[in-house]
Amino acid sequence: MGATMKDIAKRTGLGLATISSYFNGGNVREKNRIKIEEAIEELHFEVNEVARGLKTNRTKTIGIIIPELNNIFFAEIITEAEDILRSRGYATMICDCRSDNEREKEAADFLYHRRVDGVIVMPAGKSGDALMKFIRAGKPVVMIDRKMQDLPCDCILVENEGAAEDAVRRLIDAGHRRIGMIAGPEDVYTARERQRGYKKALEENGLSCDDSLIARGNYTIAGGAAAMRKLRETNPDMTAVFISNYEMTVGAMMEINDLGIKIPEDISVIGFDNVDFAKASVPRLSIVTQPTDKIGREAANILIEKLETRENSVQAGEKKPEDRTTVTVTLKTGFVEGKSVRNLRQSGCTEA
Amino acid sequence: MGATMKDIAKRTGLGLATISSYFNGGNVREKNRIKIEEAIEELHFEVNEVARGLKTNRTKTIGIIIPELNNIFFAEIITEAEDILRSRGYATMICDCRSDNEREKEAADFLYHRRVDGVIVMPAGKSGDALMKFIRAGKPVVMIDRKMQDLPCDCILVENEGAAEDAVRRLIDAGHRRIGMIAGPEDVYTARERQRGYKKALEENGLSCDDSLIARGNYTIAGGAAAMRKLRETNPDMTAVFISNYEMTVGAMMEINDLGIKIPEDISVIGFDNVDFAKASVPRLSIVTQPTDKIGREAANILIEKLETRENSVQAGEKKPEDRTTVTVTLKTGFVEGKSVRNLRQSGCTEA
DNA sequence: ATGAAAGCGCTAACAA
DNA sequence: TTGTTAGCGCTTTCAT
Repeated sequence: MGATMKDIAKRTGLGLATISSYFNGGNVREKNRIKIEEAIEELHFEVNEVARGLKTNRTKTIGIIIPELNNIFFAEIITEAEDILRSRGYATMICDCRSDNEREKEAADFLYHRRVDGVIVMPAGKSGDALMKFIRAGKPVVMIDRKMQDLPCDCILVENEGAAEDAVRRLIDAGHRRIGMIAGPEDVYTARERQRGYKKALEENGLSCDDSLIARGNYTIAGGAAAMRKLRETNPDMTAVFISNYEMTVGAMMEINDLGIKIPEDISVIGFDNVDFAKASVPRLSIVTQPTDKIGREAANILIEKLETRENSVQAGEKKPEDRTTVTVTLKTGFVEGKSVRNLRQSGCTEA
Repeated sequence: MGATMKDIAKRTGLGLATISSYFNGGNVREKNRIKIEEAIEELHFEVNEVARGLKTNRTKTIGIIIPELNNIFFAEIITEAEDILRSRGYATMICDCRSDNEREKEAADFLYHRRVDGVIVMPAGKSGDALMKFIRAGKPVVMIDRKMQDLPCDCILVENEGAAEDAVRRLIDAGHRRIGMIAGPEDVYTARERQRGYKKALEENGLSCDDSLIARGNYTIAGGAAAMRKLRETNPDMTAVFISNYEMTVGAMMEINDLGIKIPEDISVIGFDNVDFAKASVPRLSIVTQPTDKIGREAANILIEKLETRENSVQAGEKKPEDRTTVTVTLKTGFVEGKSVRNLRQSGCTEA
């Protein structure tokens, strides 16, 4: 099919090593460089990354494990990360796990088998064991949106607790006292963090934290809708609700829609994550936003950094990969103000 | 690092070819099979796909070129395709082009260079030349959502024209006469098809097709919003609007939101693509839906089919790859009824 | 700076 | 059925 370095060698009368050296930033005499470049042009030569990978044991490929590709939050992160990785010559293999623990393990195994150079993981479940294989093999792992105690890897987090606290405080400041929360699954890191922020805001303002005001919605649209319904039933006096991820925000809006409740007259709402959705809602939703672009960028950059400096540290006879120092980056969240929060302190005015 | 077939050979006392044969479905004596399996177990052996790829010239990797990963329509398709491909042992390399022609070409080159076995393309622009390289190399290309005259490859389409026609007819049946359309870019296949459907519906019902009723919104949220504004300005008498993709639907909703117009009292709306968004809207939106799961499934299956039967046809000394027969699958769209269409024939009743 | 040669882990042709 | 052997296209010593 394609031409090989051998062909280039023959064509130029040079040795194989010289050609290889040319492609790897080695020194080649000006004269020969030109010859080589001519040959490349004429033969349409492209380095065979597969052969190179076999020899160097580096595939220039990064694995990405993600709970749902079909989820804007994750999709935005990946878009950014993939962009950066590709611009540095790394291909990206994406595995969608459909939020399933079993699939997540399979994905990790699959990528390990494919010998990716490193992975970016947004874990749904407990794929710790499978991921540990990468660490042991000295392959960098960057975890997003979650921290796992027993997995020594870099992490990119956002200030979940602070973001939730801030959102709830806004509701309190607007005069709300009976504030519901639609929380995520108890076994998900971000869900716990956000719930903690909710509680903290209440406590700091001397409000009791009534458990019946927290409904769990497992981060899905259906879950958000069900949680909303339950909250309304058990707490007719609830005047505001904080919803802690995007899918559940959509679900809650559907339910509010079905119930015929008016925002913000009947209930004040602060949602999560998707600015476009928030702006298209009637009325515009106030939401917490996450810096998806930065997350993706950080993840890619940290990974590349590790990848490109690894050789040095490894050949320096460094400590076991398990003990390598890791970084945890925590990014700030944002807040986009809509018209979905009613200010109870003024006479029926609506303002966030 | 990992064990190799050589290690297995030594451990079992068998020859290399036997081990290889074992992994490739060859016949191995029961006795030896057990020995091999024991060795695999003990040595944690995994076939090195890279080495295999070098030898067989097949990477078991599929490239996917997509305008925007951050777009539910495409994300859903990919989720499905990736799932099927991975279950058959194929890895998926995704390239997001951010709807940019140049990036699209780069992506195709990148994937070609990475020697993927085939590609699934959702083209934004005219990457025809770059894709032609795959065809010439005998590598299957499956195109989604678009047809290119000069590129002999399989296509998965949906009935764009029919879907638009049906949507507009619903508006006509509800008594609307001044029906606007927010159309996509003129150089995009689906946009042209949908516009044709709109016109057809009008013509078949004896309605004149006023060009000022068509606003172009380049398939983005901002474009949809701008187009909506323009339509309202130039056509104060417009009673209904058909929006021809998801992003523009969101944008139009934002604008309607800003303008303080009421659906369906002031204007009837039929949007596109995202059921969840439609249900979360107030009132629920009527929309055209596309069978994203089927599209992804078809694409993956067709690709695999070509991949697994290629050897036969090729070694049968078949015609040039350029002339290979291609398939075009056209899938039906759906319609989800909301409450966003007002029936002008009854007294102010709202029904789609 | 360049060339010769070995070998990365695998498959496949051929022999046995 | 199994073993021997020759590469796939590249990188990388080691000489020169």
